[in-house]
Amino acid sequence: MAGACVFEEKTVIHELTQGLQMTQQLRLNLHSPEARNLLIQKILSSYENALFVLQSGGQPSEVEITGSEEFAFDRPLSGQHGQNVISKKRKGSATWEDEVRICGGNGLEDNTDDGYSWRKYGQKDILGANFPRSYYEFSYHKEPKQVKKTDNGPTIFESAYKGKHTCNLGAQSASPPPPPSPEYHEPTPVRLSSPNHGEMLSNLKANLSVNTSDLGGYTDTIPSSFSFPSTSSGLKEDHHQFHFPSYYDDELWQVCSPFISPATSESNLFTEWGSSSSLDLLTGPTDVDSDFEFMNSLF
DNA sequence: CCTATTTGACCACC
DNA sequence: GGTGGTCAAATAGG
Repeated sequence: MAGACVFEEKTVIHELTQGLQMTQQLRLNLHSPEARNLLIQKILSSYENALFVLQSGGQPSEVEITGSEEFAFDRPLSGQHGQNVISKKRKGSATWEDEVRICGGNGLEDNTDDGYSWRKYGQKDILGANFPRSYYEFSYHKEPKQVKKTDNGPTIFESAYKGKHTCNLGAQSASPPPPPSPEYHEPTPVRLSSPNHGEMLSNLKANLSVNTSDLGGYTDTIPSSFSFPSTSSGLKEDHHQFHFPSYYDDELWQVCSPFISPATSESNLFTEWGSSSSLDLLTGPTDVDSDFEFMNSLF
């Protein structure tokens, strides 16, 4: 797709711009150790993201799904209307590799529109679920990955990545936009933490619950009272759907997992919630609150 | 006119 | 047979 290039360019610009903004904020927050750490993380993430985009040279299509081969078959290259009907099948266990439960609260900041292009290709009422499940996929790269969104509640939705989630490095993919349905007040997609953070956060169970899926995916639940900075989301057009080769992805995931989430919406959210430093600062619910406030104050 | 969303139906897996 | 995932025609919106 030609759009990929533009998309990349925007992303790089956005990341750099963000880095610049963070730097400026850092200057203003030098007195605060917490702010310092957080901002530094953000800055690094932004620049890393930019570098990755540039380095990847816009070869998103390269990505191949290591996670589930069948996925490739499921989505014939012929496109959406392709007649290759090899598919329509859910081969065996087309497992959703990473699962992310996102809970944004009462529709707090409505920055649900992460700027990514999610295409909804289906909706289904799920047995036992109070809300229908929506199925989304990236508009830009259908083959590589899909996201399944599940709404189990008005304030919760899950993003499950099928195959290898290839959007990383802060570029993390976004959670699908909230369904338009009224009963569905979609909260802003929230970033999740890595498994390690899951442990750290376990102490915060009262407020946060973390479930780790077998495949390394994880599910976090954030209290509806939870709110994240709407912030920087001024730059929404940054599409972070970068697709790196799977091997790349794995490594990155290993190295950056503390900062990366498979389903982040904006890099902003990612850097904020995915940032280990921000989480490292957390020592308890109280601190969480203060930290959130702190972060909010930053933006 | 093009693109995205909706929605019913189809199909495979359990 | 039930259920979940996907397809694709119809529809809406820009």
